[in-house]
Amino acid sequence: MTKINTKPLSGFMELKPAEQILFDKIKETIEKNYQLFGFIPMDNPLIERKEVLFAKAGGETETQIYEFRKGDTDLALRFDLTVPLARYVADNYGELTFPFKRYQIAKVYRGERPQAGRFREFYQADIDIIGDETLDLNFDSEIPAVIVKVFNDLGFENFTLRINNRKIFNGLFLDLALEKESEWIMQIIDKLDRVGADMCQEELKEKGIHFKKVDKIFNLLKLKGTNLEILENLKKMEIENEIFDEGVRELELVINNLQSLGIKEKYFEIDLTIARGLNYYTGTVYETRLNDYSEIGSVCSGGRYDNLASEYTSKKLPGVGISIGLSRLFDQLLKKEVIKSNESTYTKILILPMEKNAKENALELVSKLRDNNIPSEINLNFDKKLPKRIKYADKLNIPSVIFIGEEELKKNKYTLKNMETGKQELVNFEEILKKNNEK
RNA sequence: GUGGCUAUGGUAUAAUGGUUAUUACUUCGGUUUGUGGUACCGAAAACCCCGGUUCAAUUCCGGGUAGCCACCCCA
Repeated sequence: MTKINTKPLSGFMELKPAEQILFDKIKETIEKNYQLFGFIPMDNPLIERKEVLFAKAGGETETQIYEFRKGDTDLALRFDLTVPLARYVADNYGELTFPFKRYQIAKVYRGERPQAGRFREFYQADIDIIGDETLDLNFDSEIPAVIVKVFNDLGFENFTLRINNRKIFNGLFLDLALEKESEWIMQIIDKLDRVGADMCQEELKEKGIHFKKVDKIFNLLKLKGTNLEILENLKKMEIENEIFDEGVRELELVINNLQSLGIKEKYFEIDLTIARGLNYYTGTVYETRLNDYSEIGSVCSGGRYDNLASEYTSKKLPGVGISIGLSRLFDQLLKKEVIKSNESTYTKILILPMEKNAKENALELVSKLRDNNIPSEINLNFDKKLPKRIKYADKLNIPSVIFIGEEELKKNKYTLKNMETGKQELVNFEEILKKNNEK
């Protein structure tokens, strides 16, 4: 027999049971908060028609899309949740209530080389707000508010949601007559954090950008201080461009709203260096980092787009959204031991009938426990010896075991054992419920 | 797409051009048929594939494949 490789493919994450429980808890926390802010769940197929995905992809992303053929249909796996959302909204336009606020926590696929914190199959936890023809700018401050709440609920204190507005740079580039070069200049600026300002400036000059223009760009990038100070300084800059002014006004409004919402200042800041590669963002952009683990990179980013579904409908559908890189976040936090998996099962009580004649009684008990919403299991492995059967509870960290044998049947009671302390006592059903509630 | 590194039981590892390939964890059985975690005894379980050099290759060389890491890009 030839040996079959039983490892999952590289870039595809598989978790151990205790890790999976932890992952699901994080996912649930995110989901609850999304619902708290009025987002509606949505699910749609992993597989789309190739033409649907490629209509919107372009450039780098196209090379990363998994494609295949079934019969004579060209298919592809979704590489994000935004494009399928666009298709969905276009398709169901008549039946949706706008602004349409939807959340989706689901897997996406990217055929690229995996590496640390980089997957081919991974979860994204998206929220988007889609408007019909228009979407008020005020919605742009809703997004950071949700994210701050989510991260707080996940137990993070030291994170920063960085906010910028693409119109600021677009306006600046128009002012400098560099709009054609804007795309690759932004790519260089995006590296600022890693390579430093000097290197970036050198590179731009080498590539033929006049030093006066480079200076002007970096005067803007170098703006430091509180959010309000940065806004004031932006207004003072000598840049004559309407789009630039609009960007500054938009950024100011978003920042003001966040303050009104009572979001703590430490959680968000204006960062003029964040550019975001994806070119469909047109206004506000977000990027979130955990400051203690900045090497992870962005764990959550998004922004405003003018027209979500222009490829699929003639309706104008502006939107704003963000995506938490759930798999990346989880993987890195687990590796760095920020979070630990300790629960191996949801089961709280294992019922262990010791002889076969206790079976009926045990089955009744397990039903009653479940009726009282206590996650319970029954172990009917009579052909195994008792120590083996108890070991099951030990391995899975089940906190309590109930023994039922001759003695218990005679007295019409149960032996409840606390697996942590090793203590056990003879109790009735009511006492089991009471003990369980105490924990 | 480009580059660097690695490949030994299920996991993590050691050694070796030559007889039975080390150790730990895990798993299974037992010491202990109404009680788990600790201890002791025992069992199962591995040299990625193809070719070359050699009397002899898990070991050296070449290729393949897979994995890890970095760049690019991104969550």
